[in-house]
Amino acid sequence: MNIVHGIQGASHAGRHGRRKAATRAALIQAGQQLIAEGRTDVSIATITELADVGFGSFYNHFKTKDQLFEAAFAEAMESFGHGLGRLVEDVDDMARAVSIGFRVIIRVARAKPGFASLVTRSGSAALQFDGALRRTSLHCIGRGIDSGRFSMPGPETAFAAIGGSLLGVVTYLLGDPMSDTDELVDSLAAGVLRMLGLPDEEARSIAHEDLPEGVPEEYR
Amino acid sequence: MNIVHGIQGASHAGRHGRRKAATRAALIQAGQQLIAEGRTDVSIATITELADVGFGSFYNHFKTKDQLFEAAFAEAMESFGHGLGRLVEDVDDMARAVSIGFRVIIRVARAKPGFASLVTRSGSAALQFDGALRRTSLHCIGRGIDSGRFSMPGPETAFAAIGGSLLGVVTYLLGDPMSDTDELVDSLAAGVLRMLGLPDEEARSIAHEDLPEGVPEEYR
DNA sequence: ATTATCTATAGATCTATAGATAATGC
DNA sequence: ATTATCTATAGATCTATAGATAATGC
Repeated sequence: MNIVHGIQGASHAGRHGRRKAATRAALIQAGQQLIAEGRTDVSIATITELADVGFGSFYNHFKTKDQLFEAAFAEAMESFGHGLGRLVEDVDDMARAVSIGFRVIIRVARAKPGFASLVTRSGSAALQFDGALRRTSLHCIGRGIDSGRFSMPGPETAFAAIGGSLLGVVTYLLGDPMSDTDELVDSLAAGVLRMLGLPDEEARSIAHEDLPEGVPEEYR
Repeated sequence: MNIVHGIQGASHAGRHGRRKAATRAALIQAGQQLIAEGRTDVSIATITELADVGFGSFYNHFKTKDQLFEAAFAEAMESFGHGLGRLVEDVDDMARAVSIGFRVIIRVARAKPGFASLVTRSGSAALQFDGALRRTSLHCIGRGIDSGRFSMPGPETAFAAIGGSLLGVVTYLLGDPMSDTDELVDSLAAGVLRMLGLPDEEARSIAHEDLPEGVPEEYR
């Protein structure tokens, strides 16, 4: 299960470097799979078997299990966050940016249940993780508040509320994977825009617009 | 740290029964504390030491660590859920019921960070836990939808979105405990009511009403 | 006599490391 | 010569249980 994107820190010059990066990537991916399955209590031997590397190799890259799981979580979050950032970077209306982000994240979660489960299983860690996703979100929400389009107490709490509801909805859909959820998700996105302070009619209209070009076909 | 309420399954007749219940309660409470601290990877010996009972006693009550942690989580959720159910049971307007639930839960979370952390650390489990809290919430939201007061796709998704945002806000407040959050929380409750479909003005008004009699002084 | 806790421990499991093996770089 | 992986294992740690101890019930 290669979650979200390909190998991260690859392309060190030379075969040595590449081999090392490949081993590390295999460990990271095994870690991501185990987090997604809620099996972070397994032995290091189980991890290296899943990664299909020698037992001792683990210690070439990580000192402890916790260190591996932390890196595995962080890398999944970062590659996802950067992808999403690219997607909304030239959307000028912050209501549209939030709506697109919300709808795309849930579509990705449905298409990649392994990644979705990694995030929901990590509990509140996804909301606290200080990376691209959080920065982009705070920036968008902050701009919306400053422009007067959103009426919320502050970007941090708005992010907590919106991000939390996103996690809640993803959790729900993971547990009950129905065939067609696009209409449902758009309604929920409208709800989020209303929460941010948009009038019902405008919220519904924006939440049902077509998704922009940058979104990969499979999530449209 | 006795989370939320007192000993659960006590009051078995006879000293034997009471002693047994006390040992079980000590283990459960140790489990709750460890979940709250994110230390569920400790040894059984660590658990029994924290509970101040003999090592072997663990096996008189639970077969595995997982079984203890599951029971510890479930008991905390249930006693909390019942308390909240009593609080809103004779509120007739579902918008008010949701608003009260939201505001009280966050106040309790701030007053009892141990319990709050147990919930947020458990990730999505709190939203999926099939107990009193979930049943009461679904019932209230469902009535609100049926009466036309709420416009959401369905009670389950609305619960997922609201419950998730609640978790998100609790997580945020745990990480950044400011002195006075009542005004902030009321604003967020208004946001939730808007999400459910209430007009901004009415949402704000309801979210700022005094909390009802049943709420313990310390959460008013 | 029954029930529950407690201590002690055999056996299983896991971690961390040492040293061998294999591949690349110069 | 250097770098990384891999295998093997000593020592640490953990689990599950057996049997002793203590308290209650009849």
